[in-house]
Amino acid sequence: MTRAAATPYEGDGMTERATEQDKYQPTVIEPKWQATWEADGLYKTDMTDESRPKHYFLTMYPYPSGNLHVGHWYAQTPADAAARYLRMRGNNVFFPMGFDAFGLPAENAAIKAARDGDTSVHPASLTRQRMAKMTEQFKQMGAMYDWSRTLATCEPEYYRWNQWFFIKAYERGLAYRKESYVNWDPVDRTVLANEQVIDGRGERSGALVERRLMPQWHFKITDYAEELLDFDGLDWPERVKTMQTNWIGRSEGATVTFASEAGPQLEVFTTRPDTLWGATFMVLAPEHPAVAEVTTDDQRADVDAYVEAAGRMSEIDRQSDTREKTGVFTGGYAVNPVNGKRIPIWVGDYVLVTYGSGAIMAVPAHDERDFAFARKFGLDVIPVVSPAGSEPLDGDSMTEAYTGDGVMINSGPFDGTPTGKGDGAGDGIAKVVAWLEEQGAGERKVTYRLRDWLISRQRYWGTPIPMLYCDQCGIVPEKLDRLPVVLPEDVAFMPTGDSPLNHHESFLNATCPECGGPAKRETDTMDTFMDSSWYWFRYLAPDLDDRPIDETLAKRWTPVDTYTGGIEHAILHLLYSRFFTKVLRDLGLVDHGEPFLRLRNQGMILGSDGEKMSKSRGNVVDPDDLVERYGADAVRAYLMFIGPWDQGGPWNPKAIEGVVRFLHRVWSTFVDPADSDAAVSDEDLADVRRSVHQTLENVTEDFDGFQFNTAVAELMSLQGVLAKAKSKALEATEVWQESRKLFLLMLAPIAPHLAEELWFRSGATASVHLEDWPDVDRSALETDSITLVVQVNGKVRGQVEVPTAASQADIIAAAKQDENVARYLEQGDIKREIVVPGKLVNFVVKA
RNA sequence: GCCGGGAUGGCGGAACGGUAGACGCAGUAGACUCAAAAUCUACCGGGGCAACCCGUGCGGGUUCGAAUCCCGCUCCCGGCACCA
Repeated sequence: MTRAAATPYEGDGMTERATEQDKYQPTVIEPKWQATWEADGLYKTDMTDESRPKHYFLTMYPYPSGNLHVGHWYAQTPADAAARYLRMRGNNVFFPMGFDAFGLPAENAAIKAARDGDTSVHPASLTRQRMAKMTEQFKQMGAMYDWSRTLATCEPEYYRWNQWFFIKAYERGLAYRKESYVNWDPVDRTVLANEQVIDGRGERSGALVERRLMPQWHFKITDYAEELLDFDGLDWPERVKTMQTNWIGRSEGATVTFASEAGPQLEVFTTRPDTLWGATFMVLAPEHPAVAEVTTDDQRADVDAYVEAAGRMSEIDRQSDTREKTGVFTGGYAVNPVNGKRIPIWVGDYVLVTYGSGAIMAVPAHDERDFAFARKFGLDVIPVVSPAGSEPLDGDSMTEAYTGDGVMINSGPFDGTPTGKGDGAGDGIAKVVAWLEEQGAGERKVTYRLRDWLISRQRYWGTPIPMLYCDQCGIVPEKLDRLPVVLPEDVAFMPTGDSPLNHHESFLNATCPECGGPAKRETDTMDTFMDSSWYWFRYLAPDLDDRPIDETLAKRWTPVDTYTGGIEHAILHLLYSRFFTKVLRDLGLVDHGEPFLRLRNQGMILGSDGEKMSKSRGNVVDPDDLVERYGADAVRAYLMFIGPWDQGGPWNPKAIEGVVRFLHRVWSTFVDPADSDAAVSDEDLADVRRSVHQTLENVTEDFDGFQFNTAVAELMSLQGVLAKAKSKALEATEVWQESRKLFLLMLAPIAPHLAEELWFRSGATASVHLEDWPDVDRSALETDSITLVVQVNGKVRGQVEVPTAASQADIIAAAKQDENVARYLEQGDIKREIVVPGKLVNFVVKA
């Protein structure tokens, strides 16, 4: 394949013609190469090619907001450079792109329009328009996306498989409907998963969430809590692993059953079974099911009022840690199973119904929260742990709980036993747990903070949950062969925001898959994180219409080798995806349980004022403008150059011009004829080669480590070296040919259009993007002589040039010759001589 | 409070325990120009005429040698947090 490489002529005078034609004009060459690459199918991955190792390189797909912003460019173009590098390294790289197309913003736009009396806006058409626009914008990045395999999650061809998985999970007991306290976002009018509530507010709307008791669909992610804590074999940032570990929140301890005098058995979870003998009261969460039963008649009014008040309180108020403890006595008593002691049962909202069993045994002497509660309400404080080597505690006079280890006291058979988990001095906990199990009073238990994934959303623009409610058969899943349950598009949006599905008769009224009688469809849709929990499998075969995943391609291409995206998904999307992959594994659909082997996060690009870009701040930078002004290559290179990719940083409108200047200099270095008549010596040639191969070595390392900023800096330096060395004589040499070739190969992942243009201009007949990454020629790095730093007592006092092969003795001798060094050596006796090969000499001198 | 990450010129940032500040921005001077822009060249942490001295958040330590390793702090960012 041969192509014309000349840029179109646009001037009209002879002088202008000569200069204009040879200028770097990104706006001319970039569309040209994009069209050529597309026509040639240059980035279409041959999924069956087994001659090279495969590499699945995935970037998080975007929500179709309507416009690409700089953040998209920052997420995508350095990732594209890394993918291109991996391709040049001999991998068969698959680099797809698609759209996370369901979600609230499009639906909210339709509702807002409906409020204004405009009923023509529909999330489906809006989303499709936006995807078309963004696809065109994506193509201007010059990224190597394989557009032959793409997807949009809002299409029935995609979401029918969400429904299919949902039913499979339901059949396995992994999807269930349960009435529970959920987070209701009053602005977005839907429930939210715990993961979507930040500081008591809806992640999207910012509204204070309310607690509501509602029947909702859940996925049983808690079944996988233990497995999700295992990151073995994953090359992921420590930060993300820590965040997920914190979120899952594993606690080891024991459950202990307390009998209440009113009847119900009250189970508590404790991480300190070694303090059981110090339990002086119990506290139930206000929502605990046994509250009414243990409450005595004379306390009932108080308890009811307290429970009702707690229910009205917002989550954020209730969880505030500055609040004083509140509670009320139920009048009921329980019996501590280890010592038969009668203890009062209280209700207090510092106990959460969602954690453990919603009830605690309170050991005020050794727990800060229980201590505060006991002091406020005048409850007993009985120390059962004595700090090693100090006076025993006194329950009446202590001013704070003692939470450290020590020796068990007042603890019946365990008096004298050192407390602890077994990793320190004592293992009282293990001993007590063993004893509890023996007595049948309790057992070892691991509790997690992680809650089941609440997947129902009371919204229209999402995957319909494929369940029906039949008067005869109860809750029934749709038959797999009747999928998809199509989301009707002929709907009217309510100004109230109420889901149109609630009012769509032909959707609502269906036949029961079991008995054929009338049944009502579930009108809740799925959380859009369902869509993104398996989409990378679907990219492999997006058109497959009889099953969700092509198992042959999945076996070869998954797990994803490299996944990149923002840190904001550290918990939500990444945890759900790990969970879902394990479910797919257990359903027998895939052969692995971890979706993403290597994870890298990019940071956030801020406005030039250092604040988050937003229209209201007026600090938004529009990538379309930048591309028009500087070219896509310049935007790419600048975003890579700005600093470490995982750090992000403010946009600097002046600094991008430095990168633009660099690209222009690259152009002129390889296009403009040399004007120097200087002769070229063998030494000059060796110097040029050394610079080129040294740069290659460094840039290779940079790409391996996702250090795009230093890769660009290296190329800037090399351009400077080449421009300085350039002469008519040098241009005639093979060294120059090689230098240009290697430079363009290294530039290709960063500035793919410019590299391609210069590649063809230098006589190539096939794309630079089909080339292999070059090897470093070690012999080019060798030198005859080397400059060493000479230190005296660790301070630099001179430099010395020695033959590369010089012996230590020769080096030391040469170093002593340096005039300045000699002055310092005279000030004392040389105690030590240290030679670091290739680096330095250090003399230790003492007077 | 617990966990993780960070602090280097005017700014963004470089630096396997071995010349701190690569590369870029900004700045200064010069060349080109009638002039400016663009471009090119040189300089560009602080102090000092200089030799040198000081300098990587703070205080110690290890080492021939520390931005880098260890101990103790300060501040900043992120996660978790009345989670029993």
